[in-house]
Amino acid sequence: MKLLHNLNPPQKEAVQHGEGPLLVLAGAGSGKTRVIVHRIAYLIHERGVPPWQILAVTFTNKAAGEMRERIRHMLGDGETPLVSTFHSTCARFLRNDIKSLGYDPNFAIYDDKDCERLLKDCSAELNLDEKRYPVKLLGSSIDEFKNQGMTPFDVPADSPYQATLARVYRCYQERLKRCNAVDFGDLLLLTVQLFEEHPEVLEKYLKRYRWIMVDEYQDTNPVQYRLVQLLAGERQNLCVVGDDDQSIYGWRGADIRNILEFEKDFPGVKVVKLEQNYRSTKNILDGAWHVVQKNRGRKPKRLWTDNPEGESIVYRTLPNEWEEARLVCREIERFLSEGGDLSEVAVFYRTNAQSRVIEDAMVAASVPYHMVGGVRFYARLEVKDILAYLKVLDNPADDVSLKRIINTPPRGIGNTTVQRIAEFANEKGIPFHDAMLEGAYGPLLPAAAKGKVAAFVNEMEGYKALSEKLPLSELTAAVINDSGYYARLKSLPRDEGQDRIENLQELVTAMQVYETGPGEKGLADFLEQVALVSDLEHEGDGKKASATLMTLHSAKGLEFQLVFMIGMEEKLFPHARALENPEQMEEERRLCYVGMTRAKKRLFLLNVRRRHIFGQEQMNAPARFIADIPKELLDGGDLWQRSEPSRDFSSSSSSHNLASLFEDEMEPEVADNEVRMVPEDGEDGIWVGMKVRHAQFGPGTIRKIEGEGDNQKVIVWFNSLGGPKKLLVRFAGLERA
DNA sequence: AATACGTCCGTTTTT
DNA sequence: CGGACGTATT
Repeated sequence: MKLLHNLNPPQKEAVQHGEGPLLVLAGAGSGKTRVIVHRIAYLIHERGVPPWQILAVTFTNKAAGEMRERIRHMLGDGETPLVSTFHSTCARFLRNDIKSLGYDPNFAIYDDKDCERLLKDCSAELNLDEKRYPVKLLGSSIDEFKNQGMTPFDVPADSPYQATLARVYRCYQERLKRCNAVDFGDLLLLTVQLFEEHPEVLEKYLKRYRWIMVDEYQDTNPVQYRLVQLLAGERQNLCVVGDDDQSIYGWRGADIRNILEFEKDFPGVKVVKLEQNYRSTKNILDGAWHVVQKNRGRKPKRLWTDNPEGESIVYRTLPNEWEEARLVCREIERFLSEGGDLSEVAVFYRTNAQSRVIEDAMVAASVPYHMVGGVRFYARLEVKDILAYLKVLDNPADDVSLKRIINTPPRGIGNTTVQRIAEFANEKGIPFHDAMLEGAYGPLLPAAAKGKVAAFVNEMEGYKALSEKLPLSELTAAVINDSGYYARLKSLPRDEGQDRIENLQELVTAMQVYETGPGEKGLADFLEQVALVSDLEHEGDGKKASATLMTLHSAKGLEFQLVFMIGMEEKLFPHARALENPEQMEEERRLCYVGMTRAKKRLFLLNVRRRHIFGQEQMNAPARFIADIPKELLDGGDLWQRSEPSRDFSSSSSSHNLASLFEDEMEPEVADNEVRMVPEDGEDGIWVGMKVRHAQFGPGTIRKIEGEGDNQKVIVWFNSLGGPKKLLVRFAGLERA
């Protein structure tokens, strides 16, 4: 067994640690996952621990997936330990034992949107002013309570406002239960409640899972902390791995003290520090350290590496976000031409909204890419609609899903009817579904409405019967067709309907894939996967290389040779909402550190002078983090940079005496987009950089020329639009300006 | 009851 | 700017 081969001394120490608590402080790129994987293998092979006694908990599905993969690689195909996220782990426990808390084991898992709908009902029931208590705020407050481990009865009524929140929380919780549904927070909180109120249940799990590992421990919030404590039991065979510098989930209730004070909470803990970085060049590692080092609330430490110094970190300022995106594409192409691999390329941004421009540019430049997170597939309107049918079949008490589909597609069951049923349900404290049956068969509704509701009930019973005969994918196809949903999409204008039809086809395909895969194949399991695994696994993604687009938050734990961090501007990153709060600012700083330390070889930090946000132009100063990186590590750190310095022989923009990086007053150089352009060789008549005039859009500059003859297209940057436009030369009627 | 406009509002970050 | 939602219109 080569279990200890290729491990450095502290890594070995962590791997070989036996019983009792173990804290591994693992810096970025220090081989943290490696340690966990090796440790698991070590326990199994050297200590004779049966795999099923080991539970490894992560935060994201991605991390869990990767860890599972590496464990399987190491252990072969035999029995493997349970590796899963906090939420999946809890869902699994609850499916087994939630009866003790008065729910059915087939409970639904609600996403944010579902929860909001429920909250709206509560808000109405309590006659709350939607202005003073926006549903969104209610939702986040309740989420925060749950993260803190508080039930409705734990909320202190120390102000009328708090008292109201507590009332909403209680109402909401009651409704969830009536729907036989839980939200994300419940998965954790109910599990803790289950364990605390039913020790015999906890005992069962303690007996089974004797070795607990927790990855990214710095991101645990109070409920998760409590859960870990409970699962560790008296044995305390608990190994947690984390890095306080990478704590980036404070907004989700994560308490950095959980890791800083681990030694207090678990006396006798063995502490191992992994301080050698195997991932990045010296320059990158140093630059990142200089950024994070400014934080007060951190354990002082500095990683080191044997890796070469490497290239400078590149800093560039572009005129606008389209240019920023184009620079990214150009640099990717250069990287590829040097023999680089596209799957080693990533673009990170602070907010999801930034992805769009990058996507457009990548499509234009034919750079294959895939996005992590973003608009989740299962959150799409049409997908949610169809899933709602399935959810109701699985759990008829699911009010939110039922109300969603009762008139989707339109069946002539209007708001009045729905309201009447809902009222009846509330009076009796029964699920909407039961009230609906009353509507269909009892005296509740006028004859016309009654008939329509009865027809719907009938329709659903038909699906129910089908669900017992057909595999999931076929059942779903039947629902899509028989409900009239498909016909309705067909009747929509093409640009609206086509995408949605394709999404539904993709949904059915995902089910087919799921059915041929290993493990359980029921509807309930599929729905759970949908709820907890946000991403649709695109089968092709593994095969054909593509660049990765994602938020900085989802980047944690990953690594790439070439990394772009875009939008490095004050108010965006660091985000505007962190500007006044020192603690949040420290978190932004850590986020920057996380992003930078993902890069193995080459790192770009980009920002723009003018960015369009909410359709408005905004000018922000460069992110303060840039200034924290020593100039000798940075290429371009001492100047406002033009987009293509090497090609810019026109000096008009560089002749400005450039203000200090931190001056809030930004230099507005409206026309600088024009001077940068350089004529490329040859075409007669038009060339890149040529100034033109369009009848409608006014003056602009040709950015790119594509195609030949009648099909020749140009991309022109118009001043009036502040952005590019693609035109067919044949029709555009461009004049030379 | 269903559609067609109009308005308001928003963006952190994720399970 | 664009999506979500509410109101006006038929």
